[in-house]
Order: sequence, then structure tokens, then C-alpha cells
Amino acid sequence: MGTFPDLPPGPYELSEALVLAAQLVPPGHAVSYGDLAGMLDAGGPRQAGRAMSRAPDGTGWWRIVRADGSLPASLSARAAPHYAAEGTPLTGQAAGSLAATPTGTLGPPDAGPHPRVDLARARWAPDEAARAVLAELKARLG
DNA sequence: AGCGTGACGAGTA
DNA sequence: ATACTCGCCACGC
Repeated sequence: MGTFPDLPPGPYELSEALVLAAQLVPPGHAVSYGDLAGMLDAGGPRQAGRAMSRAPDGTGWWRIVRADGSLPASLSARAAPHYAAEGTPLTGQAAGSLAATPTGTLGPPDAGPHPRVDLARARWAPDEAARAVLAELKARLG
């Protein structure tokens, strides 16, 4: 207990709980909108998206992406620097030393203007501590 | 009540 | 890989 930011007193609106759950996702990782809702066993991807659209500053909104790892164009442009800073795995990036740049004449395809998170590598699964927080959030849902 | 609108997702062509 | 459909569901008019 105590290793988390203090939870506001419940009961929570679902949108509020979704934002708090999003804040559990650590830098360098990501989950889909559907995943986020699934962590609370409540709502669905549309509600997760709406919650993110209204999320307060300080929420790592760029860590919540579409199921294919993308974000709407206007957002992905703003997300790119965060991915670079956090080392988030993106599609088209070499995983190890095997860098087979398929584009040939073009430069490295990595963080273009519209990066796509490689969820196969970046998807976050809650650790035990996070699961405890999620359980608490669920229990306090209004 | 109906109807349009989303920071969505899966299926199909 | 891109485009388009359809299902989804809370909100606001």
C-alpha cells in the first residue's frame, strides 16, 4: 500500500476510474482503449476514448492507443516525442540487431510523423500491485 | 422519444 | 496495406 498516488475518495464515475487506470500504465508501454476498459471490467473502448479526450493534464494519454497501435493523426504527431523519450517500441523499428529496413532508398522508418505503437512488444500487463489498485477502482465504481 | 456524434474494434473486400 | 461497413454505447440536442 502506499506505493501509489493516493486514490481520490470514491465512488468514481467510470470516466474518472478509466483515467486513474490509464495513469498506471508505465512509460515505454501502452494498452489499447479496449484493454483499458477491460482492466476495469466496465464500459468499452468508446468510453475509454471519451475518458481520454477529457482527461486532465498529467495523464499519459499517448499510452492509450487504438487496437492497431495508432492514434488519430493530430494526436500521433504530439505523441511522437513522448514515444521517443520513453523508448516505446514502434512498428518498423528493429527489435534487436536485425535491422532490415525494407524501404531501401528511404531512411529509417521509425518515428515518422504518425508513429504506430508496436503493441505486440509494448503492451502492458498490470503487475500484482497494479492489479490491487484496479480491484480497488472497480470496487469503488459508482 | 429520436438522431447525430465520437481519441473504438472487428470483419470484409 | 487501405477503405468501407457494421456493431457498439454514452452524451447531448
